[in-house]
Amino acid sequence: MNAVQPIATRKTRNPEQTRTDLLAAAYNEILESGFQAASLDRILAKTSVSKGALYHHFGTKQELGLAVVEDVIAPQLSERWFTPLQQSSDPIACLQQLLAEKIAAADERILRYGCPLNNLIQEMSPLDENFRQSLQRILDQWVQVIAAALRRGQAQQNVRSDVDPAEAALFVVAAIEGCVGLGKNMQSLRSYQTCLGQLQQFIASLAP
Amino acid sequence: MNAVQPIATRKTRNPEQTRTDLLAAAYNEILESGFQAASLDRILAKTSVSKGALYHHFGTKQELGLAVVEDVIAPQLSERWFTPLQQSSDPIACLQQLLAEKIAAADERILRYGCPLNNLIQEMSPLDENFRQSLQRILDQWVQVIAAALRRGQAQQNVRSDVDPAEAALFVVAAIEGCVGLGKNMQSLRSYQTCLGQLQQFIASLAP
DNA sequence: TGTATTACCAACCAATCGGTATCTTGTCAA
DNA sequence: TTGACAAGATACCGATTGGTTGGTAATACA
Repeated sequence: MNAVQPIATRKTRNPEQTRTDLLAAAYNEILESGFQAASLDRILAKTSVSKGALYHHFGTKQELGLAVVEDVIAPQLSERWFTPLQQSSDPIACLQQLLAEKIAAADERILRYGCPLNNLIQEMSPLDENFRQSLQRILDQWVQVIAAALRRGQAQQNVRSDVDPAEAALFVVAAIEGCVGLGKNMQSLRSYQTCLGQLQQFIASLAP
Repeated sequence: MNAVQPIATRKTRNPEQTRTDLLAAAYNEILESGFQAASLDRILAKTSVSKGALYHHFGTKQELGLAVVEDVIAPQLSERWFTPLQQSSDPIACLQQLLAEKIAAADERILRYGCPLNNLIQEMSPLDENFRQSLQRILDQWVQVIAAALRRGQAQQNVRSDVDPAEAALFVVAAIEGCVGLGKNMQSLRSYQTCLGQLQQFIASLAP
C-alpha cells in the first residue's frame, strides 16, 4: 500500500530536522514564556529530543535564542513585510494593504502573545548586547525598507515631498509595535484593530 | 550637635518604611530584569531586609509585583500624565508639552530600560490574569483621560470635529509605548526623540 | 505592668535551572 | 569492511529559585 519511503525519512538520524524541530519548539516556548523564562526541559519535552542532542546543535541557551531570531523570526518578517515593500512602487498603497492584512489576520494568538520581535526587544535589549544587536539588525532593515519605499513614492509623487522618509518610517514601525503591544494587554480585538486603523489614517496623511 | 531624633526614626521597627523600601527595591529590580527574572534574594540584598520580613508584608512574589504596579507605577503615571491632562482645556497644547518634556527628559535610564508599564505589559499580560487586569486599569485610565481631554478640546474647537477622541487616544498611547520600545532597542537618543517628534506631528494634525 | 499581636530573623527546603561528563550508535568516506 | 567523526542518549552537577519553618523581640493596648 505505502510507497517506498524516501531515503531522507528512512534514516534514523536527521540532524537538519532535529535542528529545525528544536528551533520551532524554542520559538513557541520563547513566544509563550519569554526567553529568560523559557525552559530547555520544556523545549525538549515538546520535541522528544534529548538534552545531549540539543547541546550538540547549540552551545548555550543564548545561542539557541539567537538562532531563533536569525532563522525563524527574521525570515518571517522578511517574507511578510520586506519583500512586498521592496517590490512596490506605491508605498502608501502597499503599507495600507499590509496593515489591512494584519487587521484581517488578527487572531487570538497574536492578541495574546504579541509580536515575537517586539517581545524579545523589550525583554532582552537591556540584558544582552548580542540579542540587542541581532534584533536591531532586523529593526533597522524594517525601517530602511519602508524609508526606501517612501523615497521611491516621493519620486513618483505618490508621497508628499515634505515628508521625511527616514523619520516617518521609524514612526510607522514604532506605531505597529505599539499597537500590537497595546492589544496584548487590552485583549480586545476591536481595540487592536481600531488602533491599527488609526495608523492607516496616519499613513494616508502622507499622500499629497 | 544633632537635633533630637524624631520618634519615627528612633524606633527600631518601622513597618511602613520597610514596605516602602521593599517596593522601591522591587521596582528597580523588576525594571532591570523583568518580573519573572527578578530575584527576591537580590531585592533583599539591596534593602538589607530579611526574607521573613518580606514575606510578612507580601504573601507571594506575585503580590509584591502587583503592589509595585499599584503603589509605584500607577502614581508615577498619574502625576506625570493624568493630572496635567485633566486640568488642561487645550489637549493638543498639553499633549505637545508633555511629549516635549518626555523628549527633553530622555536619559540613559529610560533609553536602556524603557517604560516600566510597557515592560510589564509585554512580559506578564499573557502569563498572569491578575497582572493583566491591574495593568489594564492603568492603561484604560490613560486612554480615557486623553479621550476626555480631546472631547473637551472639540467643545472648545481646539480639536477637529471629525476626530474620534477614543480612537485617537488609543493610538496616542500605543504610539508612545511604541516609541519608547523602539528606543530601547536602537539605544539611540536621536532615534527616540525623532520618533516622539513624529508623534507630535500626528497630534498637531488633530487641530483644526 | 501584663499580654496579645505585629514585625522580624536565620536556617532550611524541594524544585528547577542551565550545563556537563560519559557513553553508545548511526553515517559516510576510503 | 573499517576507522573516524558526527549525532544522540542518560545520568548527573552545583547554583539558584520562591517559599516555609520555628522562633525572638519590639510594640500597642488593656
